[in-house]
Amino acid sequence: MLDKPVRDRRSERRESTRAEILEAAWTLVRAEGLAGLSLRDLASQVGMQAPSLYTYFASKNAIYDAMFAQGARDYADRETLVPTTDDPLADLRAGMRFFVGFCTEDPVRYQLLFQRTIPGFEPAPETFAISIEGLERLRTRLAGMGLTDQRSLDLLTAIGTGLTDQQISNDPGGDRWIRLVDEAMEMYFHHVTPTPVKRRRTRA
Amino acid sequence: MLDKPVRDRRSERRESTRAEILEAAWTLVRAEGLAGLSLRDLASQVGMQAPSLYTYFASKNAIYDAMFAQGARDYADRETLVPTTDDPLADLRAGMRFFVGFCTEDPVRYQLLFQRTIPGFEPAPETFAISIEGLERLRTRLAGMGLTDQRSLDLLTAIGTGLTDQQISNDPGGDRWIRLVDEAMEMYFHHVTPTPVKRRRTRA
DNA sequence: GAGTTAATCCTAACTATGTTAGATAAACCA
DNA sequence: TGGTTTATCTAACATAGTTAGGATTAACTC
Repeated sequence: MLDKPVRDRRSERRESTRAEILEAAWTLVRAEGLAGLSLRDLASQVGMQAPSLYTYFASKNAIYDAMFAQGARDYADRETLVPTTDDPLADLRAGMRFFVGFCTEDPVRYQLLFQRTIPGFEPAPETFAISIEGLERLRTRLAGMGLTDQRSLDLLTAIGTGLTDQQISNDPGGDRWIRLVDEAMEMYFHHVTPTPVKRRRTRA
Repeated sequence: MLDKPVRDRRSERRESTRAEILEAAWTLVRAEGLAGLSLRDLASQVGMQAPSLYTYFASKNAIYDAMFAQGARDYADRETLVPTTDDPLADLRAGMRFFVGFCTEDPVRYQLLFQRTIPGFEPAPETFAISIEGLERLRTRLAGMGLTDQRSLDLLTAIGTGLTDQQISNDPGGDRWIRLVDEAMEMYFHHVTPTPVKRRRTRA
């Protein structure tokens, strides 16, 4: 009989069409807002009628889910490129610069990944797992500089999302809060690093 | 025509119905999510048909706008109740406890007031002015403790929204980030205070 | 190559949405 | 009372996401 074909033309075409749809979806969403995505618009953008999209995605939320996965994958991949040195403060700065930069360079993607604001949408467990990956790497990165307690990690994520949020909400396209990243990281570093003088430890 | 009636029964009834509609809207929105508000549901909740709501509000966004105004007014009013002492750090803590508390006690209201996430909705200028009031008071409050530069103010708002955001997104109903408020304020205070030896007194 | 099968795409239509038009009843004022 | 404004209704429109069912096309089997 025939051995397994090296290429599956159907799957290839299907995947390529899926990618094309997602590409168009990102474009539309950046123009009209995340919740403003219309399947009819999206379909016409790729030369289809709306119901034809259901050949490639089970629902509108499935499209959001695929976009979420792309964003999370992109984040995880680029996060690994942030270099680690033997200077913890420099690493903190670099890491936070990356995070805030990544988030603010595409506010709609940030809204999709980090703010859960679409009415009926929640990423599927296996999709969400991708985004866990990024957070897990942050934890190991911090552990590498001696920060292991949950409180310190939580405080850092709060600062990160806070800077990002303010930047996107109150100065979109600008850098009013991006400029504060280094200062914030120095503040944080001095806070979590025990100084030569005895540092008061906060108890729960 | 010229005699002014002491009471305007129509206006009174109208205002009362408006209030009743808004009350029902808050309830629905807390149950179904901010964007999940349906005019037909809302109308049936107050014993009307959907189009009858247009007697009281020009559009769905006008309802959001009225809710925004209620929230902003509530915030501004309660903000004035936060006491000011001659201990800047204590004031910082109290102020931030209030802010994070206010935001997390009603996430939907937070979403409406601080995250601009409803597709076509923006508060009317006169509505938005109410929320400016609150931020302006924060600025004077900080100026009272010697913080006048924009960077410090921006850093503080970032910390505030960051703590709030993480609390709502990742531990709704809990206090994982609320617990960090005091620590965060100490960190911030020590960062923005030039001389850790003696803090300046700003009382007359 | 012919026939079969599965994938793809279409039109028509269903439900739910915000909203408008127009009619009718109720409340108020002179 | 009569006249006017207000409140409410039903019917309907446009636009959503989605489903049903048929037609076309590509791939596979013999």
